[in-house]
Amino acid sequence: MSPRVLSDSANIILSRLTSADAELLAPHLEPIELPLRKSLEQRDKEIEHVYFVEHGLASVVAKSRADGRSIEVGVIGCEGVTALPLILGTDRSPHDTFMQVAGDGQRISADNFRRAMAASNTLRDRLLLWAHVLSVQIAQTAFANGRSKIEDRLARWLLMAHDRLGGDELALTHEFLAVMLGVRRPGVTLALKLLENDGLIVAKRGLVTIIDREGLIEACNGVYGAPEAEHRRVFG
Amino acid sequence: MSPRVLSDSANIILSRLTSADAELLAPHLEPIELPLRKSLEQRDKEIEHVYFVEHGLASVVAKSRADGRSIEVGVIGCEGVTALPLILGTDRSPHDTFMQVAGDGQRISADNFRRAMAASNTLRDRLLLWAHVLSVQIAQTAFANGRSKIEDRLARWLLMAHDRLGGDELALTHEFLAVMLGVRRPGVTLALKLLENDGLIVAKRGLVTIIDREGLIEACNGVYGAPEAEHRRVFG
DNA sequence: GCCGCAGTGTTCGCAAACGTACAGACGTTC
DNA sequence: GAACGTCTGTACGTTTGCGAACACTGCGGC
Repeated sequence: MSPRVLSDSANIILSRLTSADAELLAPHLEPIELPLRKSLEQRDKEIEHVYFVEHGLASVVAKSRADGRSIEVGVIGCEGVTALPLILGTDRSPHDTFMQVAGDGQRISADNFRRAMAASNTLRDRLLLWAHVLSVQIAQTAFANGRSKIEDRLARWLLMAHDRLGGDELALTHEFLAVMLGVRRPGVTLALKLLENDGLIVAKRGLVTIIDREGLIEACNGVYGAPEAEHRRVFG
Repeated sequence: MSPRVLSDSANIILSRLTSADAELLAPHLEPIELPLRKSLEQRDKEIEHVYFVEHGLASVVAKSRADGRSIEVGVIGCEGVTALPLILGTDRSPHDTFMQVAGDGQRISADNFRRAMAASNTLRDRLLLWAHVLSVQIAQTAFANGRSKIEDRLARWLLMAHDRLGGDELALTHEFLAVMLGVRRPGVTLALKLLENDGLIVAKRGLVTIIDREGLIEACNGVYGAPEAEHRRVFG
């Protein structure tokens, strides 16, 4: 992939690199399909590749060591990149990362990624700012999980997916949403119905359509927005 | 403060600096008392100082913009340092940080901190690893808030406080714990009683005494440990 | 020794979410 | 067009936690 093409990438980080940084990364980037459920990182295992998502959605998921309970702590789409631990100087984390909505992107090996970061301050600084934004998102997830009811958290999740995927139609099953939010599947069915009754979405089998984005933001009761504002602030 | 004295600091990051890094920071460090409720960072305001906590406990708290709801997303004690945003290259965040248990520490101005980070790769790398550990802790908080009941989360919080404060006696009121966990005050009273009935703690007016640390870890049902393991792994 | 207040224990009814189960609806496959 | 698997709607009873209120209890100050 030539550096010139990077500026056309759907991935915001890639598309806004300085030309020097683009030249640094481009020779090592490899286009890759990202099917549903593809594992991008496994907990406590060395991270092999860093993924710049162009289409689709990846989830960072925390899991209990005691039992099988798990919950999503962060989502990554075309606005970011996986492998937060690598950016911060270590090679693994206790979390899993996998594709939640199928798509594609560019990937680079961990070694080449590390070399590129070491070679360019502007690249590293840019990636650190992304780390900041993601950590704010994780903190907001902690807030939402502790203080909001299912309906609010569902609205927040739909908005975050909407931000990262082109179009108003999201191919999602109740079951998958339940896993992401860490709640019962019928709880999702009920919450979707409430949002639908308010005219904010239309839910069909395996498909949620966003009708009223502004209304959804209100439905979140203040639990949506902080990480998004932070992203705009630091990246402009 | 001379560099030599830093190696005796109760703050783990300060005490383990290379001698070169200690010389870099020491001239700018200023000892400071950290009374209860002292604000270390305010949301959306420029961070003025970076605090290396030596005794006591600081909380990072997220707050809803809509209403007044708030919840703790991370705790920082003698094992770390405040100002995650500065480490990651920005000057503010949407969170508040303040002292939750009174103590003391060393502080340095944001400007001097930035200069020191720019001047020393080893210092910056060390701080980035701390950022990784804190982000894992925040993710674990998201997990706990979403999947655990009050009793489990309370046990986790007590263990985290125990890790960071010398001694088994923690001066804490139910009210304060309720704010940290984002739950009702009587919910804390009840949960403390349950832990006390199991012989894990003794609760007196404004004082919680840890009796059976191992038992408390079990009482967490798997929600304690990941960030702590990560801290040991990256810092040894 | 009394007052006053912060801190704690306990209660009520109610809302939210749980685990489980089962029936219907859709859509693909044969 | 029948069969099957997936997805969705709905229904139990139960648990957890909420909001609000009120009484009690240490403990320091006067």
